[in-house]
Amino acid sequence: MKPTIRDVAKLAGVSISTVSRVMNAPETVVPEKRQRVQEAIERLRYKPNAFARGLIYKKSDTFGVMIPDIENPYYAGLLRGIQDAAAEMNHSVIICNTDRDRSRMLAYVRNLFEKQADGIIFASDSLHRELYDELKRSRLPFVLVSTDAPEYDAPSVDIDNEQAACEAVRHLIELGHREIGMIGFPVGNTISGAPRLAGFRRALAEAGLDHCASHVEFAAHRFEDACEAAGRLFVRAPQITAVFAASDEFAMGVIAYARDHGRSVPDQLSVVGFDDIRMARMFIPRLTTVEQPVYQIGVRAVHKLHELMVNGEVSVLHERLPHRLIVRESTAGLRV
Amino acid sequence: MKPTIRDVAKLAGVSISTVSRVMNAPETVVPEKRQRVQEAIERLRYKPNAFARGLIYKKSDTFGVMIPDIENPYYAGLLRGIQDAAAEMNHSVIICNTDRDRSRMLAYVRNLFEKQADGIIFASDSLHRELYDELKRSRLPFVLVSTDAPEYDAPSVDIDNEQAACEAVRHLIELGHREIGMIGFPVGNTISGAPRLAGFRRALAEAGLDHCASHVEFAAHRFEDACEAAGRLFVRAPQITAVFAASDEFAMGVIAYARDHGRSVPDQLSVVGFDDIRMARMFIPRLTTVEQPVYQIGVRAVHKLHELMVNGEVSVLHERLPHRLIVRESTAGLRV
DNA sequence: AACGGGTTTGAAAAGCTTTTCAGGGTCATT
DNA sequence: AATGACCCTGAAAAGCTTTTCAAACCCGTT
Repeated sequence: MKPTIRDVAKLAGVSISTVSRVMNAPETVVPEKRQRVQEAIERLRYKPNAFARGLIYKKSDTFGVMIPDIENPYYAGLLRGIQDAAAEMNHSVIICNTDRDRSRMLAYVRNLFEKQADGIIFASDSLHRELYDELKRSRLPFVLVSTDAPEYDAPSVDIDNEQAACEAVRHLIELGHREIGMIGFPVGNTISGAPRLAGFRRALAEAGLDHCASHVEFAAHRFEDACEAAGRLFVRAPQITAVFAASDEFAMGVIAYARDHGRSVPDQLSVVGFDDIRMARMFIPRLTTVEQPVYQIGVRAVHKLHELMVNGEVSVLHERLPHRLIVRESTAGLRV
Repeated sequence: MKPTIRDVAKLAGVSISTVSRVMNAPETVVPEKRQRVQEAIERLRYKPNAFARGLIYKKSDTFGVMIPDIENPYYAGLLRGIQDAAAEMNHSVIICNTDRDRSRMLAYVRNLFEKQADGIIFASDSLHRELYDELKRSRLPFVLVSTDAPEYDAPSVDIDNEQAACEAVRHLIELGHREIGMIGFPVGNTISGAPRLAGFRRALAEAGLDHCASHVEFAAHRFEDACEAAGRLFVRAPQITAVFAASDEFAMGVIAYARDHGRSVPDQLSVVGFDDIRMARMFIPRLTTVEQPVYQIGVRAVHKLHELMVNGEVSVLHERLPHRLIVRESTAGLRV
């Protein structure tokens, strides 16, 4: 059996109160006893029971992270930032892979609530009404990541997706491209769907290329979906010379499809991705893409959550971290 | 404040014992009261406090997963299997990213112990003495994944790394290659280092190619390391026409290096990887590699841990799941 | 020597649930 | 009508820690 504070007390020949004090306010007990107690703790390898503590302090030093898909490198990077920041402050993180399944999300929230998690970080899924209500009812502090949902006034950390998308497309335009397509996330379903599409349109409008605004196909989330979407896009608008992909994985899908159909990148087709996942550097050709400070986003999310837990409120509600266009090898000037 | 069982009891006009019974053995309370209690529970959205329960049942329905690097797609896949299996049985998983840092691992184990985790899944890191002792002392059930450490008699789930490596190299030999190199994990540091190297050597010996046994370079873990290692390998043995890489990420590193130095894959160099991470299908060229049933490994690990928690022992100590060579585009017959 | 102040200590309560135990009630049987 | 058997219910204990409160002690002062 695990030793309890009683065992320590007995071994040291003091009361349990004294043992407790040695751990929480050592200066209030005389050095001699303090020493004895500390030795007993060491000898028994005593560690206070988190359940009993939780009962008193009403917190578990644990929070949950809900993400759609751990295998997606973007979330993996996020998770890493989150985990590091959490470990830094001695908190544990419980991971909840939602697969974008609503009932699963709901179940996770209830479970986290029951397990007395101190808070929730909610990443990238669309926050539907029912879930939002459950979250509110549970009174669990939560912050949104890569999920700006202005209709709910929940704290969030993100980049400026519209602006970033706009810059990516501008890059293509500056290279001389005039027939540009996009592979986007489905707008209703995924949060970054709408703003990235808006950024695409804005860049087009600025350059007077509105005729391209309909050169858009949507893909669920994975590489394979993007390949198919690329196929549809090339049927719909065979003349395009450049594609803005809403994620690096999509960009790879487009490039793979293009290669399989005899169009080489970047010579005959320029492709710009989004996220700068680690793979973007490893892919051939190396991907031109928009870098998100994904690790930092994770760290900030934890700090924000912590702020929320401690103060009950947060100084800046919606936080936006800087992004950056990184030009590598998958885009090139238009050859006429 | 969160409602407690007391609030429910008061609202329903019964004692707390009755409320508890309604939740844990409903048939022992008369239907009329049962109904009233259930209504009260609904109304207050009462959920029993996990701390109090934990104090009684002495378990948290939570376990920890220690992995070296979430961003490594191999571990992400593993984690997904683990998480799904855990959710299936209503358990939570706490994630611990070790970065292969010994003191961090030790700290995680202590933390998990203190938080009353029910068990630990330990993946891929080398299990050094100190950690093993801590684990044993903590009495926490644990299972090893991709970490066969025969010197400790701990339950494990893995594939047959040596055999798999051997088959990968045989594939190269069957394609006609006679000058074969390898990029491996450092042997002491990483667990899959030694067996994969042994498999490489065995295949060479079988084919009478022992002169290749020294065509080996080691890389830490990442793509960039593999690029450098590839550079060293080509200096050491410029004549090689094929490379066995101990991971898909290494394979990509080799291919990237080769391409940057004017050797195209697979025409002038065949490369076989290991793991079949999702990216292996997306890379150009698509990677020939050894598939590990990574999701299944995660699932089995959870089941094994559960078995261990419930029975205190496990029916088969070391479990080996099947692997499979997948031939794609990064290997080709030798042109003379 | 007695008193007062401060320090140190232990007993007990609180936090929330489950479970044991005993008491109260109901019904049937004699 | 009394007894017994059985069902249902509530009080209380247990699980482990922290914290409050009061008692005990020490020292110095008058």
